[in-house]
Amino acid sequence: MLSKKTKYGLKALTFIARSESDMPVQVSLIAKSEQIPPKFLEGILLTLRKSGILGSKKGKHGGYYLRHKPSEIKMTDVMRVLEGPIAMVPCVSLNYYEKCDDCPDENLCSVHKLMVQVRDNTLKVFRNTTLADLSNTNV
Amino acid sequence: MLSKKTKYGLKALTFIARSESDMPVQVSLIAKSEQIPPKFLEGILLTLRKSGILGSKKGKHGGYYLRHKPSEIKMTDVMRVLEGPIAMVPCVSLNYYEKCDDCPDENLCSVHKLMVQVRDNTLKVFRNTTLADLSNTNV
DNA sequence: TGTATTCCCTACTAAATCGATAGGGTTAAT
DNA sequence: ATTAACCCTATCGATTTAGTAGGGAATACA
Repeated sequence: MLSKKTKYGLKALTFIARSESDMPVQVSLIAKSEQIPPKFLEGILLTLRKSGILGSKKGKHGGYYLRHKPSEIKMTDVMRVLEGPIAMVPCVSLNYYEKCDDCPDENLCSVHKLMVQVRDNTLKVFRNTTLADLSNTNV
Repeated sequence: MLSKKTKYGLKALTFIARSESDMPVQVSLIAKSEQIPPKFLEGILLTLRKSGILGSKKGKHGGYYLRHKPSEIKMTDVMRVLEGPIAMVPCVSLNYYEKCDDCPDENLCSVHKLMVQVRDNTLKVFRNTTLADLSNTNV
């Protein structure tokens, strides 16, 4: 299941990408527009900022803004920040690899074989999709 | 993340498919061979039996057996029984569809668009894979 | 300089899920 | 009758998830 965190995060990023002006967008506005609990969203955007996807400005007229053009923000990066590993099992993860306790030989493991395929296909989607695709922005 | 339940279930099915004889295979044997907690595995095989994928025989020399040839057991079915919906969000699920509370229009939802693609690709893998592929059985 | 606004950060909590165990009931072979 | 096996329900501890609380720090602007 996709976590609410990821879902809200994607919606927020889309919202920011669609906002016309160059002004930073406030948490409160996004929360209201997208029906997201404000305090919860605050934490999510904080995570996205720490990962370098968003920038922020404090104080009056502050808010969050994209650090790159929507077309340069890949879903692989966003998903890894929000949802964690893309693979369904650690022994198949590119970025968070971990050996299984059971399983003497990965190459003989039926689960491994199947999950590699799922990972590759999911990765293909995330690699070919940017925030511009999500937000219908052409930039 | 793939649940242990699914992982164990897939390993158990593979084990049964690979077992040469036509005799039912006992939980205890699978548990020992695949390093799975026996009681936990018991519940999993029960689920697979209730769903019609496995059959069982009680009493001495009892155990579990496949109800169909490995090449006829599709991963779509197995995964739905063990892991639940294949889609990452209910609003994208074919078999367990549910509308989102937020989200006035699905067709405009950026998350929806992305998750449809992931679902389609995952589904493609599961539809094209059978237990025969997992177990290297040619039947 | 003061004040409102906005992000920043930590801690906490309720509920759900997961992984696993316990313990007995039922059926079938010998 | 005994034993081997599945059948079924309940329970439990740990972890994760979704969300809340509350105060701190920076900035705009009067």
